[in-house]
Amino acid sequence: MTNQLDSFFGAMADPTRRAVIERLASGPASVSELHKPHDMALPTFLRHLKVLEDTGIVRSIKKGRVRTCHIEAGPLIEAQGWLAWQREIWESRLDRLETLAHQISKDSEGETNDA
Amino acid sequence: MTNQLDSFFGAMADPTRRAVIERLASGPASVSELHKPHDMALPTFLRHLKVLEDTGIVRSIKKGRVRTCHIEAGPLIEAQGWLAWQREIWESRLDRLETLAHQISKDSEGETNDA
DNA sequence: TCAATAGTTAGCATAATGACTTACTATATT
DNA sequence: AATATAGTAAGTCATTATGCTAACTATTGA
Repeated sequence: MTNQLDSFFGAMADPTRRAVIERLASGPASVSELHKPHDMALPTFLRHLKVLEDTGIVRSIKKGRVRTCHIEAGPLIEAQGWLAWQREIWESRLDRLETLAHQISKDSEGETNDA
Repeated sequence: MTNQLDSFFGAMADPTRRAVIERLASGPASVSELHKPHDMALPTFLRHLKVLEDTGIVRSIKKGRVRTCHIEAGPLIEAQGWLAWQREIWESRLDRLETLAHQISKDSEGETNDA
């Protein structure tokens, strides 16, 4: 993966990792606490956690034998911004698109819609 | 990939596909138009497009030999909503987190921060 | 009708992802 | 000191993703 958004979206594309985010949004937790609800070997889960850390979405500190994880909001905000931006552009074109949709439905008797 | 968000985030995790979205946000385009700026074989590009269509982010209609693609805003809005929701939860905990951060930095002389 | 254009299908190679087990280290607890 | 707990590391394996080339179909234009 190349840039910031690549790795962020990649990280969010997995339900386990999204669940971790959802959990951490309401406060920090240890690795075992985070792991508990997931029916999956610990090492496997750790790699999901590593993906989140590598992307900068999650930070952690280890105290004694316990590692405590928490969310870092930056990437989240950035991604939300990108989506908002796209949507803004798209919405500013709504009228033109509607015109075009008319055009299309008028012109195309016998168009296909499938892949 | 299992649910709506999985496939959406998965689709957005690729720079080529995000570029297509960025292009389509400002108006519909044919397959060749979309392909042009990407240094990649057409069949390869078509598969990216298929990912976007399968996810419901892009729709298309074929008229004659030309397939015209356009954006479907639904998934975009949904994902933005999910991010906003997480952020909201997180932000409502800011005070508590700061308290906790104090706690941690007070308690931990000799913690590690690495993976 | 013949050639060019637009897109599609099929098949293959390689890399990345996600899961597992086994074995290990470091820190509490008793 | 011995045991339990919390987390890591290493290595394997199956599946999915991403890229390619070659060959093919359907439309349009000369």
